Amino acid sequence: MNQKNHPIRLDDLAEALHVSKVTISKALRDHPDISIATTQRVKELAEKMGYMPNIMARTLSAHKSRTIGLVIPEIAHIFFASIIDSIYDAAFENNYEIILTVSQEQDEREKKHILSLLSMRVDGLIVSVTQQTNDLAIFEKVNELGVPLLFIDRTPKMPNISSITVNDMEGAFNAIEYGIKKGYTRIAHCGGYRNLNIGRDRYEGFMKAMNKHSIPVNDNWVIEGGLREEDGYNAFMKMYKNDKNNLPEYILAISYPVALGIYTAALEVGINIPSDIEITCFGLNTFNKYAPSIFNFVNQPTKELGKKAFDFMIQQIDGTGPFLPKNIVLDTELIINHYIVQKSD
Amino acid sequence: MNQKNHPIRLDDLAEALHVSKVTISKALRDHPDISIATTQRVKELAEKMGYMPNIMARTLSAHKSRTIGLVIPEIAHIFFASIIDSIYDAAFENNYEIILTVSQEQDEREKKHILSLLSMRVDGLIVSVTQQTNDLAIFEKVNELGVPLLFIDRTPKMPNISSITVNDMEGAFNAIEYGIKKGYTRIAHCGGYRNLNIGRDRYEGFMKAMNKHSIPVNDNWVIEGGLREEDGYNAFMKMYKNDKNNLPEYILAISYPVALGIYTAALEVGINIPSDIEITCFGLNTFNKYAPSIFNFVNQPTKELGKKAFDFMIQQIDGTGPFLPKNIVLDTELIINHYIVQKSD
DNA sequence: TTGAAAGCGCTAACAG
DNA sequence: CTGTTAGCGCTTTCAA
Repeated sequence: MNQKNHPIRLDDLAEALHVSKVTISKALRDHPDISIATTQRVKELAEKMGYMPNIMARTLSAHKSRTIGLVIPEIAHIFFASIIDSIYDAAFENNYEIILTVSQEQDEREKKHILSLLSMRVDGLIVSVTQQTNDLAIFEKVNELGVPLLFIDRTPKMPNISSITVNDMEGAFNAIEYGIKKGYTRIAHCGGYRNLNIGRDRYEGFMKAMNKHSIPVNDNWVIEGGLREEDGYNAFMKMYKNDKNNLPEYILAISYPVALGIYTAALEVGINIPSDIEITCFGLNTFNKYAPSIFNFVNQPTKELGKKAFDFMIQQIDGTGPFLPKNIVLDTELIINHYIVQKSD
Repeated sequence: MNQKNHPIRLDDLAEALHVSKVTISKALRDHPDISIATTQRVKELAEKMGYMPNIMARTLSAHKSRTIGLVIPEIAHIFFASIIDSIYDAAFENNYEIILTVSQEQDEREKKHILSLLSMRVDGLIVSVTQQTNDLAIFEKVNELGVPLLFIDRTPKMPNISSITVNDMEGAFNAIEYGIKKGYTRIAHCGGYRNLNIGRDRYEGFMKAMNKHSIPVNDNWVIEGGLREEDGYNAFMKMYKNDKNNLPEYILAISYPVALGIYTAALEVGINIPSDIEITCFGLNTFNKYAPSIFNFVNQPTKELGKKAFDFMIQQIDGTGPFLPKNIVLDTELIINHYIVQKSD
């Protein structure tokens, strides 16, 4: 037996031990049916022969894959990368496998990926939708099939689906209010596209703070755009070209890359960050812990989000969680850069 | 039929069309056995009823999963994220699924992930090893099972396995030589840890260029460290504290984040980047296409690497590629920032 | 051109 | 405590 190029099967172990393959199967899974002695022997042999269960076969017959599908718009983005990291962490600890797919912000891909994941019979689906996702039919299909579904961060309007999001509105509000209290009145918002909840909510938080303190909003300083460095660059240049003698003194940027792009553009035209313009951006406070940065941060709890997402999904799968859809909202934290405070106070 | 909560099967389609499920199965795969008319009808119905093949069942009987396993040390790192992105891209176009696992730089996890992927019967395995991977037994096992294996970027010493890597040595050499030719003599290297090939190769490239042009190496300016922003910050501060009146005029940084950290530290002590110190970093030239940056880049061909990795893997799987192990080395490209050139020339 | 039978490797249900 | 039987949904012979 034990042919080369032919993975060991239950049958091989059964034959070697002169028992049936059912005994082997049960022993390997610590089924109470089997005596401790037998279980022991089976496990030892399995180890020795390098047995690897065939997940395909197991899934086919057990209707459980211990696999969770993940659909993310983009991976080369620290925010998502960090969330993914923590989901993987949690999955690893719980002996689950994650199948990650990347939609590249294209709803067509998103749909195809979801179909693939369903085809692979994942036990559950965690999705962060693309910027263009409008057609919710596919999610309804997931729902109908009884596959647990959870939206994270970006969530379309769907009543019966659970979600875990970040309180972007409050994050933006706090960031702006901080600036106002510091005495700034010329305030800009380089935000995301508003067809998505994160862009919308942050814009709303911005407006709310401005209105609350009766600070006039300069429409030229409210810019809709993407999340990349080049978007920040373009946003600043737009403001600069519009009126180079009237620039904001405080900017809320949608992401760290956008803040960097703003910085680069400012440098190019001879404006200094942070002494001429103070910037707060949404992002992760990793570096900031060790050293001052030139920006303030609206810290997003990505690790917590990932962990919560996984735990919630497991509860859904195991049926131990509540049946009612739940919408969890995580708080952000405003991290002020003391270097900036010293310089500009 | 078409019960709720019960995905459509071949049998369901067969019954509806009054043919056997074999016919359906073949038609769906464009098998020449089946007439065009029938194929047409089958596909239409499948589409209409929302048929999704059960990949588990298919794999079990066909011994092909159209799935490739990927093992990566870390995901929240633009270099890997970008490679992963392009592998996903290629996979998507070829109707392959990628199962990505993250080893978090731990060889224990790496091993467990590989076993999982083998259990899932992936058709091939693409691996970038952790910083601590020493035991190659698991890779030998993969080899024995006849599962195609490919190392990317980080590769252990294994004679019979193919690999695709980046020519880091040459990249560092070119970056340093560029600086030397520009007239710099006070040159620093904020590199990675040298137990890994990338840290070692880049250090080697640095030294080679310095020696070739007989530029003295200041040991205080050759710093080993990590890839993060904080590492750059610390590296600069170390040089600064060592002798604040004698600082390099040109720095080669191991990553974009490290360059940013250097920038922040310099700013803090009143030194201007890029006018006082010019920096070249390893990284990706994405933003640079749209706007000037404050750094030069040793551009790493991540997209190309990912694409090549996937294509090579497919060839292995299909048996159309060469049987001999191949070691592909991709060149880097030095991208000089014209903004810097203008300012400091 | 189509279909019946067998089997992929595993687990669940039920006997012994 | 152990084993027999049946079946998960699909594909691959091989016969019609």
